Amino acid sequence: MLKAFYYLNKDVLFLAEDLIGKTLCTNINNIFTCGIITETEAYAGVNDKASHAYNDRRTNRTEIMYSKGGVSYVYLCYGIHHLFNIVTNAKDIPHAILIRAIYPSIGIEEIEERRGRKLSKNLCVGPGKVSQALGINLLHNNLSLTGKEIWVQDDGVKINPSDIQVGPRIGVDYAEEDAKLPYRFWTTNYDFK
DNA sequence: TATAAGATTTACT
DNA sequence: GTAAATCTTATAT
Repeated sequence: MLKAFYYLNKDVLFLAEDLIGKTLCTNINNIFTCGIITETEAYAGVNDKASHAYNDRRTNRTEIMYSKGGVSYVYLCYGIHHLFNIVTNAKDIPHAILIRAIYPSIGIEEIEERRGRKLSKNLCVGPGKVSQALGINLLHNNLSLTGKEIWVQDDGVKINPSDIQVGPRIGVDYAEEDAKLPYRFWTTNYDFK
């Protein structure tokens, strides 16, 4: 389990990259599942047109992003998919990191059950799939990541820096010039274990 | 109160 | 490659 100050790091890009290779765990309804994070995107606050909090748009939904770092931000996209974010930075600075992909490590049978299909390379690639695989829904919005239902831990998985790729974010074409920012991090190194 | 659009996934052609 | 599924949120009447 990572310490709370980890999430208070002020460099959301550093955290997004550093989270690659960490393990995201959930214990929901007494079902324990984990996956190694393989893809993230950073959303860098009020000056980031792709962020929900762009231009200091403080609403009921985005209020969670203004919390002190270390809590979850879960919201519904396209009416179907739950997207799971990690809120970072200090109170009133709405930075967050979207978890876009994991590699299942613990509870694979439960993950297959939730996903309704068998393990494959793409089973948990895509933010909606990640949430479904780990059982995350709107009930898990605004939860502490140092609590007992959702957390991130460091299992000592080493990722070679040359295996981490950087590029533009996905699905944010509306963000104009900010859509091109290299705020997405992912690894193609699936040789965990 | 009503409307439009969205940090997507899936199945089908 | 295209389209359908599906509902909350933000913004405008």
